[in-house]
Amino acid sequence: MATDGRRREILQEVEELRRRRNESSKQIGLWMGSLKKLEAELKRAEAGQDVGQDVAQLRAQLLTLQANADNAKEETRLMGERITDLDEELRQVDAALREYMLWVPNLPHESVPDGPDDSHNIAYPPQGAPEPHFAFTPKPHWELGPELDIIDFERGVKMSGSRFYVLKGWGARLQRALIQFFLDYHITRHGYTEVYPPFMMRAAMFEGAGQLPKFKDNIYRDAEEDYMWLGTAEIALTNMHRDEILEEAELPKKYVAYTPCFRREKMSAGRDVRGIKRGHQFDKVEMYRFTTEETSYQALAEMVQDAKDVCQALGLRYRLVEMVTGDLGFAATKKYDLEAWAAGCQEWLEISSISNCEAFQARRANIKYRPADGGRVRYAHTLNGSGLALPRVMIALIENNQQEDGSIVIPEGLRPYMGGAERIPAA
RNA sequence: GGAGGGAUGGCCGAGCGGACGAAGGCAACAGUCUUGAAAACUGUAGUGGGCAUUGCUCACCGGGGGUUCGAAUCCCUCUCCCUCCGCCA
Repeated sequence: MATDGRRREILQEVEELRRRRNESSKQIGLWMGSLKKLEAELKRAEAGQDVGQDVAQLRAQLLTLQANADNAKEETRLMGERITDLDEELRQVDAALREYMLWVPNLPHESVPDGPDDSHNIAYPPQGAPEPHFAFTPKPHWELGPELDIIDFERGVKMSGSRFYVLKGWGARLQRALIQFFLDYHITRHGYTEVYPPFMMRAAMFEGAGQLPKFKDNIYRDAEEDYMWLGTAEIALTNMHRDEILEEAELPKKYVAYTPCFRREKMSAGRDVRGIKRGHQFDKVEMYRFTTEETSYQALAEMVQDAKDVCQALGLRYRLVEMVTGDLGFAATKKYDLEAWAAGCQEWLEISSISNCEAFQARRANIKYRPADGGRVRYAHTLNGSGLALPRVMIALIENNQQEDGSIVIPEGLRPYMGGAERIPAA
């Protein structure tokens, strides 16, 4: 790349100039020191004290020294000017280079199957609960919700417009129960540390996580201040260790956070407008890991399992989907989705997305670790995965567990979080 | 929102225009002493970049600009922290 070559040229020249300036500044410093001494001696000599030399000699020395220093100053000043010019050019080149780099997506891992788009993703056989069968026609959640008075679409739209809804009564409680359930599961069984981050943060954090500049249109931001609303907790968790050097011994770091997520969904305009599948605001429990270079793919496999575990515990019917090169997104080197079957809308819904970003985010957010063997500091690898995304899990539960009498059976594991209730009662 | 004070190496803390990448202390690592440990003593120790395969060099004292031959030190600006006042869940 030409820009990079130019950058190196400037760098070398500017450093050489700096070296010379440093040298000559030191010399000037020495001269200035002697000059002061001489002046003092001259003063004393003029006052008639004996300093070993007469006034004329001292004057001559002083003048020579002064001339030397002045010459050197002038010379060095010119160097300084050249340095200032080069610095300016360097700034521009750096900015251009950085701007360019920020738009370069991550490269796929060699194991990622080739394919142009999501239609080529590899879906593995369904796991978990068997496909539910009904003696009646199961309803989609956008019918069940209002009927049971647990989802209120109209009032959501009244207050905030399309793609907003209100959860009420058992609906709101179900979501809250799921959040608790997921967090508890991951911290007690999978060893994650729970994190409650800010929900809005500076633009630089979004750059670090790879959301900016590319996905600017999908982010809500404050009109007056440099705040943006999280589209996912991943952004917060990535930047937890921004500008830090971790010790290898403290890796892997495993975090789990519940946050609401805010997305403009501009690029998906008109898609999935029905129900609660794709809103401008949704809740998610997110898993995140910082690992060494060597262990990130092992960690990816573990995180997939972590997400499967909660699906299993909720009695979902789910399947693993492996993303092809064309559907990896911007930051991931390898990515799996987990999809849950929803019997009402007859759809596989994405409830989790689990990615290894390797050093992509670490480079942007400057996250490093010191190897245990004392070697050079290296970039950490980062991984993120939903564990899980709430609305779609709600859809699957509501639709799959609906009964002929209109009630909805609550999965056993969730009941302690629902006040012991076994069902959401029919209206 | 108003008025002040501050940000220095892993931590504490000095330096406030010239040999400062930065005193001193603590912590860390290695060694001496010891049966072992502690104490004491000695030594090593930051990050990033550029050339060059023992080395040389540049940058970094919250971020960014500037003044100067020369900036941790002076000026501007931004961010953050603290104290007092006001407001507030």
